[in-house]
Amino acid sequence: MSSDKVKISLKDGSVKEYPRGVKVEDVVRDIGEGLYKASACVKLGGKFADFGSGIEKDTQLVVLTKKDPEALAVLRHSAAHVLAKAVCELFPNVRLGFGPAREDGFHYDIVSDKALSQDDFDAINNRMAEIVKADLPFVRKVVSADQALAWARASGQKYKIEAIEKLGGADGDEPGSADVSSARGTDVPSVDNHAQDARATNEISLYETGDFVDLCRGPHVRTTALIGCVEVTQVSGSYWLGDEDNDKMQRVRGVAFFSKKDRDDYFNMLEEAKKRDHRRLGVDLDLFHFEDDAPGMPFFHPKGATIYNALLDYSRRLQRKAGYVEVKTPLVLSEELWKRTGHWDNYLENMFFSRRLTAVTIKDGDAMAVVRDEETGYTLAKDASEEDDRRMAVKPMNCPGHVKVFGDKRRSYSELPIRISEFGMVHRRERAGVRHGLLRVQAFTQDDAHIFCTPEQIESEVVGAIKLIQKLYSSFGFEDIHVELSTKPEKSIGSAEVWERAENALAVALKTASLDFKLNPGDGAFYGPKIDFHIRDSIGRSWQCGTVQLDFSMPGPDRLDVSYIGADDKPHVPVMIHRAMYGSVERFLGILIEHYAGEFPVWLAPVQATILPIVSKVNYYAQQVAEKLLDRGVRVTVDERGEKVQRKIREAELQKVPYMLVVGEKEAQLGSVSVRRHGEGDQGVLSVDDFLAQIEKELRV
RNA sequence: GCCAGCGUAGCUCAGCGGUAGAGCAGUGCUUUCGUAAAGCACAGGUCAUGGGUUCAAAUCCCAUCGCUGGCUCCA
Repeated sequence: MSSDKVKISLKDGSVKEYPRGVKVEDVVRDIGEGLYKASACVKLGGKFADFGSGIEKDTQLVVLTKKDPEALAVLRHSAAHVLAKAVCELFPNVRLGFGPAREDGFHYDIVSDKALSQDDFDAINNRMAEIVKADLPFVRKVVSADQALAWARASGQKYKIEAIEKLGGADGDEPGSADVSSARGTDVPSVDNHAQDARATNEISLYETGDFVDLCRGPHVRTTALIGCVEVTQVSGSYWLGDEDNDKMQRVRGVAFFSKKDRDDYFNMLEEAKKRDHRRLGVDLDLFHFEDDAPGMPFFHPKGATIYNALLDYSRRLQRKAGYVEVKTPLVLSEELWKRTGHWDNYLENMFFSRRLTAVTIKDGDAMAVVRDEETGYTLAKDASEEDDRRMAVKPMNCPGHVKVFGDKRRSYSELPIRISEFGMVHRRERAGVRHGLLRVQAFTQDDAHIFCTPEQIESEVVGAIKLIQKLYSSFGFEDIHVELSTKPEKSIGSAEVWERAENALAVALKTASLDFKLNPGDGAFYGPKIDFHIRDSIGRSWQCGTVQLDFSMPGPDRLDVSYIGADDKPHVPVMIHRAMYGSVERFLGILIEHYAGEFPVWLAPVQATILPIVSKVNYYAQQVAEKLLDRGVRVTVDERGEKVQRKIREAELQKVPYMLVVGEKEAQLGSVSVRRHGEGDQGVLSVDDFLAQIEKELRV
């Protein structure tokens, strides 16, 4: 093996020899000028590299073109640099944070004296277009930490200074420090951790794009000209390193594509997603609405309530079969109770409280002054005494109620496990700005259950709960589900040992159920670790729905103090498993609306069939058919208005009613219906009985 | 809670210092009609709320509430 040559193997299996240190660019050009022109970025030995890199050892070279999905992630990151360059040129004193590629585009967090708004987008977009047109190569410069610091200081990039210090400046062995090329969260998988790279190689890289220099691990596409389309889509707030206590930054978000067509496809997709938005469909299909007077608390209309109840019915059926019993417990319980459960210390800011006001008398046309108790924040009428006002709190969780049901009588080990379920409405205060239609509300119903069992029963009960949740989800065709295991948070009750035991138990159960899961450290409930099930909505956001949580604390003597009598004739504290399947019925319904784009399967559809008489003469027949369907449990309406059938059909289609039954004089004579299926059109004539036989197959899950 | 934007008729939106507009929905009348919108007429708003600037405010300013997109947080 020659020492001044390197062997480079290519995608087609061929191997070529070049002088050691040959530049990637020259190799690609040598393979073919056409390939070079089509190339976006390259991978050496499976890792992204730059065109300017020298090749020092035998390796494999893969050239990626516009068609490679991986190249798109690189492109987006390069677009972030173009954005940064544009913003730095347009506005004074811009300090840059991180500018990663994201799942659907890219963003750059910046601090600027100017608050950016939509009015600035045109200017930024135009400048970016100029930069793209200028065909500027992305040039990688490897420097020492000191050199990088000198650059950052000279250019006043305070966040870059911080980033460099975290990177290579120190002998940095703290894990999880700054990742320079990508921010937290939704990073593209192909972008690795700069920090680790930098520590491993003790090198820091800067990228030059024309006269613009940015600290960055790379990789980048060959030149700005490869960016077919780039535009700013929105600007929002963020924090340096994602920490609320750090400096506020402006997050400028954008999208970038290789071609105009990709761009148009993307925006069309967004349009489609917008059409499925459950808030839009909630209005169009008359399912629910919100009021300023009850923020984040939905008012379900008859049609929405129908779907809602269908969901409850289904959950109820599943649970009955699985050995759950159903209870109903109070919405409002005393503050003392919430102190005992630990909610007072751990969940206070999310709770709604009651206050008692005595009658307010009218004096001089004004309501009598009320007194504000500054310490508690309570407002009381002057003549209401503290003793009068036994303070109550609206429940944010159902668990204490269920513990109370469990503890109301002597329990024997032979009764266990006891699975207590409830469609329990809870209220939780949310910080302003986080509410989102049905997906994030302040009042919601959980299909909640608490399983009281012995330590030996934990695994089988947790596995059973997981299986039930999976079965439920499969009925709706949800495939993109991911599972997380969350461990002890900062604010918590119970000892470290108890937590460890509970976390292990959940992990074992997940393994038994052979489920892949992501570990989510520090994200457990305050009383115990949890398994969460997450479902994606139509525009890719992931929402937590079902959950299984293990709790050794709340039933214990320090808290609500319940027990069962064991075989040893002594009292024991039961293990409590918290479990919800839909999670929040409201949220699940919101996801379903988007999932089905409002076109519910028949068993969920608020109106399953609507009968459309062609002339008012046959209204009597329409009513007869309706009665027959109603008797068989079909949710049916009759459109008796004096409108043309075309109009009735159009409106029924817009309301996404699965079956439209057109009836005229012919049908009235024959005892038949002309069946039209939503979205599919005319299905021909059936006798009423044949139609019933058809729809009945779809009435149940 | 933070950043940016928004709040005009039931819905979608126009008006952006000079006496509130359209389409759809609604109501009334006419039309009885075969698979995605019949015709005519009428009615509907303290322009989110409260202050301020101005001869004059839906329009400009401030505050509050709510909504939207993010950040942060969560079912």
